[in-house]
This record gives sequence, C-alpha cells and structure tokens, in this order.
Amino acid sequence: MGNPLTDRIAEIIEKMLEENGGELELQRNKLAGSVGCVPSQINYVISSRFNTSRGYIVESRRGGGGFVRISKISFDDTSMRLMHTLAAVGTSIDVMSAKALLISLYDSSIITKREMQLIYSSINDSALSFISPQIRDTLRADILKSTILTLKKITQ
Amino acid sequence: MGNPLTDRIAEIIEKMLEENGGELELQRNKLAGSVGCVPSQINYVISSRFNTSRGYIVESRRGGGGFVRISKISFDDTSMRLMHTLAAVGTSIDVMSAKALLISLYDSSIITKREMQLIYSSINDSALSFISPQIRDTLRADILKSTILTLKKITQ
DNA sequence: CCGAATTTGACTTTCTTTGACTTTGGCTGT
DNA sequence: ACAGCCAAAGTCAAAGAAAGTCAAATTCGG
Repeated sequence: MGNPLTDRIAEIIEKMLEENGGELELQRNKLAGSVGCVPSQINYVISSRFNTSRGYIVESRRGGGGFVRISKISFDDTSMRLMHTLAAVGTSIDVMSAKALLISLYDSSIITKREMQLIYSSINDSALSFISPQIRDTLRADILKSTILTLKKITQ
Repeated sequence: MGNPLTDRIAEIIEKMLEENGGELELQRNKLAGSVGCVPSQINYVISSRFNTSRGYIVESRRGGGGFVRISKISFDDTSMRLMHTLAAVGTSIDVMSAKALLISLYDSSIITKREMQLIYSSINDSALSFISPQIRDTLRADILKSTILTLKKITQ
C-alpha cells in the first residue's frame, strides 16, 4: 500500500476526466509540480494506466503551449461488439486473423467496405514490411486496437 | 491551454482564407502588429502551417506595398491529388504533417471524416508507441502510403 | 529473495518565440 | 536614367518552453 504516487496521480486524472466528460488536456510539468513529482512520472502513469488497452486515447504536443490530451472511450451501445473485437486482437495478431476480424465487422455493418479496405491497408504485411517479422504481429495488434478504439469513439 | 501565438495566428489566417474563397493577401508587419508579435513570427506560422505539403501555395513581394499571398491548392482530379499526397508523405513523416495531409484530403471530400479519423488512429504516436522513435516516422510514412495507394485503387 | 512495478533524473527532441541582420522593390530628387 | 532612401519581406540562429525517452535505483508483493 503506501498509496503509491502513481495511484494518486491516476486518481487525480480520473477525477478530472469525469469532471470534463471524458476528455481533458493537461500540462505535464504543471501536474507534476502540483503533485510534487518529476515530470516523467506523469508519462509513467499515463502509459501504465491510460493506455489503449484500458480504453484511453492519448495525444500530445511539445514546445510552448504544449499539452497532453487524454480521452476516455465510453462503454455503451454497439461498442460491446467492438470491445469484444478489441479483446480478440490481444497483444499480437497475424494478418489472416486481423483480416477475419475486419470482415466480420464489415458483415455486421459496423464498418463500410471502404473502411475495411483502408484499415486493412494499414496493417497488412506490405505496410509493415519495414518492421521485423518478430514484432510485426505486436505492432499490428497495436494499430488495430487503436483503430477499433477510435471506431468506438466516433460511432454514434 | 496556453494556446500558443502560432495557433491563434494560424486561425486568423484560416478564417481570412475562408472568407476570401481560399486566397488572400496580407501584410506581414501589419498582421504582426495587430496580433502583437514580432514579424518573423508570421513567417514561422506560414512555413509551419501553410506549406506545400499542407496544400498551400505562398508567394510574396518585398519593398513598399509588399504582401504575402497565400492560396489553397485545389485539385480537381482526385487521383492527381492522391499522387501529390503520396509524394508529400515521402519516406518519413511526423504526426503533425500527417494529420495535416489527412485534414486536407477531408477538406477536399476525398475521404470522409470517419475515414480521416480511422486513418489517423493507425498512424498516431500512441498506435506506434511500441516502435522506437527513430524509425517511427519512417513506419508512419509506410503505413500512410499504403493507405493512400489503397484509396487510389478503390476511389473510382 | 526474486521479479515486477514504481520512482527518479539526466538527456533528447520537438515546437515556439524573439531579434539581429539581409535582401528586395518602389519611389524620389537630381 | 539612376543613386539613394525607405518600406517591406526573408533568413537564421539562439533562447525558451514544453513533452518524450531510457535506464538506473528503489520498493513492493509473493
């Protein structure tokens, strides 16, 4: 216990997210200052608690006026199906299985044919040919999960 | 948050562009004065936000009565446009530029908003966080090019 | 005690802001 | 015509402002 820093920071962020309807923009150094930790701790919290597989989308910008934007993807309607798909992707997925998942989403009219083709073009082996085969499936899973989460976010 | 100067100036220019049907002539020092910044800041905004890869053409003249003319490129031919975009991606591309290209394709009605968001989700830093930063931009370019080629194939 | 999670900080990268200096073009007086 | 002045815009590099990365050190749960 000791209530690790990470948990306290995660709580703060969750609270802010709730107050802001699931989306917030924070300044890494400000938050670190107010909590009294080093800035990179915020990165740790975000990558360990607000990552894609937990249903968050994170964007950021450096330099003057920089920020970190975190948005939570809601868990409601059609998204049950998408959550299921997300889980099916797991931490690693091969081209064939990925294609099958996409076809199945298309069959259920969750994505259009065009969208299916576009998504497929971003995860097939030729798009990722530059990446070594050992980690290609992991990367493919990451990309696919990011896309599915976005789908969840924008479908409604 | 901090809403950097650059963004405010870019917004002003965008608004003027819209009001003028995609073409405008401004005076660098006047604009700088009215915004309250140093003149060269305007150059920074223009080169970082209104460059060729974002689909703008910039011309200017020095001396008395000088001006900066910014015009938005309009491609009537979709396939031409996609080839241009493909070239703009090159062998490596950062998130900001990639996003700008996608927005520009959306503005030209070549992709839908949903498609823009989906493609973006497959190339943003969080999707590729597993990949080392040194090669991330190269991978991003590969994925984006693969997607654009598919777009070219399926857009009749 | 071991391995996983956390904490820390030095270093890197990206983006923005500023200002000193340069270049260009038009105008004016001769 | 043209020399010189002035009014623009351009260039570039340094300084500043954030966020990101990485790995060593520490702590925690089993």
